[in-house]
Amino acid sequence: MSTLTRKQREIAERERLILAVARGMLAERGYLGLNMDRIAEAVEYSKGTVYQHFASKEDLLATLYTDTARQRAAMFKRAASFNGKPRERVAAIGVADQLFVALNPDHFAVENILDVSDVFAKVSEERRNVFIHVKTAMMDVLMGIVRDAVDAGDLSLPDDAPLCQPLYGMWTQSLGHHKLAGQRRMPPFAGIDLEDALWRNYTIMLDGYQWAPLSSEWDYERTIERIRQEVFADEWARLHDRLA
Amino acid sequence: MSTLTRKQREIAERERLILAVARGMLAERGYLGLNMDRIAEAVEYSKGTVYQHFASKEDLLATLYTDTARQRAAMFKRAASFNGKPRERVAAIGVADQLFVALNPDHFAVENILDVSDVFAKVSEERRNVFIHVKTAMMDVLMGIVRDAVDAGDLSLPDDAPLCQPLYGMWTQSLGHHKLAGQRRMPPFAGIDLEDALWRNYTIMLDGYQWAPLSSEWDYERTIERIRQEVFADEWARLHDRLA
DNA sequence: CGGAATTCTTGACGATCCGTCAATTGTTGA
DNA sequence: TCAACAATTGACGGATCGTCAAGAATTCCG
Repeated sequence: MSTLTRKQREIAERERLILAVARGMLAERGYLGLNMDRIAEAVEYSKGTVYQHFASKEDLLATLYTDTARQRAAMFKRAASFNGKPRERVAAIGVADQLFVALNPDHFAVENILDVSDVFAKVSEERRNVFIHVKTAMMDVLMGIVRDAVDAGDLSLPDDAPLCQPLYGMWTQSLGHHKLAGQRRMPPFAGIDLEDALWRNYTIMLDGYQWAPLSSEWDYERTIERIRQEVFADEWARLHDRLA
Repeated sequence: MSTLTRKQREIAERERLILAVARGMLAERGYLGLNMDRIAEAVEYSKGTVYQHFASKEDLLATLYTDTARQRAAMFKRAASFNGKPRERVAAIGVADQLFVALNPDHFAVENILDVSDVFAKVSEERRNVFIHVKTAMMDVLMGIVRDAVDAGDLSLPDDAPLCQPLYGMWTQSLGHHKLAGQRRMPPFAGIDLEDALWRNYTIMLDGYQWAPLSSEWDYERTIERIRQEVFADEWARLHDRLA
């Protein structure tokens, strides 16, 4: 039993190794530079053994993605539970997103690859469900904040707008931002601080929604400082370590 | 000479055929279902002949992309020259974008593929320049509108915000929207009208910028109607034909 | 402890696809 | 008509994915 457990640990360890090597290879040489033979060689196991862990290249990529996606979802959840007004909690989500990307710079590149290589068609049912579960869990967290804001009277949506409309505005901006910021070559918007621009646009949009308290009536810089200290002290430190 | 011209026309015609077939194949079977052998078979020429037209698969994909990108840039240019206030011209850009996507539903899917397969590394210098030229031309058009708005006193940017900041907000939203709307499977935001949500968020954001005239002081629905009739009558009709 | 049963590991192999190029077919011009 | 040139072909080499029979290692049990 003890030996079996040792074996199982070895296998788990090897899986981590494969994933780490694959991640590095992907970051360094891109999607086309990533191949199973090279991975097998790098981890010093045969290809067959690698295929013992992952049913296909897409399966491996999907694992790479879900690993960080889970981390992102967890950070979002923690952000949403920040002790403050709903709009402050939205800011916390923004901080979470920013930190997450800084710590996992190639997450969205992997996401792109998954889109392109139509992973859903090749990945096991089970992993597909993890995908959907993580995504919907994140959405629910965000929707919860909007609902709280409406309930608290901080936000009243115009006309017949659905609850998720302001969310859609932030989500799309985030997506677009990550796409632009993650590109190696980037002719448009060269020379401006994209992170800063994103933040300012969030603020202006939420002010446009009249989501109280407005940026003119509240010190959100202070809020962000608090979030970094109270919620993401660990990540904030890790980020600084990495930069140093 | 006449014969030579005929030959040249044949070649040009064949190139169009190849591109059309490739586009259809891409739409139908995705990136992984697109391969040069199959294209050659479908157009009933040998692979060697296909390679006479395109140096590589990436070269073909890049051509597919630049063809529609050029069209998009042209539509943006026409939109920007709409006879109206700067903010109306922004709306015209929105209409242009909406029409363009409706007419070229897989444009952004191709863009994604280009990102992933690192086309810049494999495509000729000349095509690379076309890329950059089209992108920067579009940016210049948009920046021109913002500048006009500032000059006309319709818009004053807060603090030390750069001229392109509102642009960044709209650009990223557009990118994110196209990404979400273009996905086959889409758990989040299912059931809401994404097009409508995008438009409303644009409006709220520009209102947030205090870009005059505000949506409360101007009938932008009327403006959009005018744009469709005056600038994009042709595309509007084509779209309706296709739907019918 | 010893050998059968089970599990793990390997790398050669078939299949697919990209891009090339020598050979073939077609066209032009004298 | 035929030599020179151009266009076309598809077999081929190389790269990569994923498989699987054979061999190695480990566990189980009398």
